[in-house]
Amino acid sequence: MLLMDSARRAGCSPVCLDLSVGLSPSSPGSGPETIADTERLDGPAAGCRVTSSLSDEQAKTLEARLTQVSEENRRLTEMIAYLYASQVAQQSPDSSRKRSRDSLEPSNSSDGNGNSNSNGNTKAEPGDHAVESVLSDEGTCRRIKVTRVCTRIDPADTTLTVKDGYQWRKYGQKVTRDNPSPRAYFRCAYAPSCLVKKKVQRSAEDSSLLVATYEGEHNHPSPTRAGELPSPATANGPVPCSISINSSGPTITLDLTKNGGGGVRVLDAAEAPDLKRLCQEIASPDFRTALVDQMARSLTKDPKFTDALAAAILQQLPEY
DNA sequence: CGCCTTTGACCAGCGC
DNA sequence: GCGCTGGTCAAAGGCG
Repeated sequence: MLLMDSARRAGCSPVCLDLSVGLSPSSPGSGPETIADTERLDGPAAGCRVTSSLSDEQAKTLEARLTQVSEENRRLTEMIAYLYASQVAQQSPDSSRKRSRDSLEPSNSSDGNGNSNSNGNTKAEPGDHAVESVLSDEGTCRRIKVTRVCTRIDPADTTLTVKDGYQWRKYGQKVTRDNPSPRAYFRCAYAPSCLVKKKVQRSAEDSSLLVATYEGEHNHPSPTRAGELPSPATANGPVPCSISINSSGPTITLDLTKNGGGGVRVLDAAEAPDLKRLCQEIASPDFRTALVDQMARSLTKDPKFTDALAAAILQQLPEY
């Protein structure tokens, strides 16, 4: 989302990018459930192949560039979260004290669950994709990674399931104020040893878009990544990369994951005759330069960021 | 019978 | 203090 926003503001093109890094939002077995009219491009160690009309070299270049940009995005969000949390912790030592269900979150866990607090710093704002937050919990630092993944589904599908290769147990469902469709709450099936949670809700704007918010990081491999066949109810195989075309507008959603193998899904490709051109534009050095420029500019313009940066620097300075 | 989902109740944070 | 809201619990029921 950061990439998407930056690209838009950089004036490169009205292309929306949603990069999903580190998760496998969909899987080979989930095609019909998560994506309509999917063109599958499988192959051994295929990495990311964008379309059949792109050469392997172009695809590899695109993959490399996207991976690089995603990594930069990840590092920046991580840094911002760390700096912001440091400042919050300094300003209000009690602010991190929040309601928690301690039965499921031992305080010494390195990836406790992502209960949101009043500061909202564990919640990904709309438009964010991956936000890592750091909560200070009585002296111990707890990193909570909040990741947002968008998946296109059949609008008639009401199951609220996101196939990501992990097994989940649903523990609640709520109708929220800002969205007519209910929000489903899932806990990793390996709980309590794994405290990852996810919330799944249809987008309020586009009911065919399923938004999954992951809180925390798995401390175990994906069952499907370990070679198991996907469970029909809760999991399916990982697809490291996917590209979806938002039919409601000139929006491209890229779902990238780090695990190797798999391929790229081109969604509703018939609706995107300019896909190749767009992909080339995304992969171009100009785009990347503009993106980095825009990211830097956005960060330095944000007084919160500069304040947090100053506070962090001050913390690092020796006291005289 | 065991696992999973559903769903109403409950709890805690927050604003007024 | 009260109401609203999001998040969680846990009993009940379904399903293989």
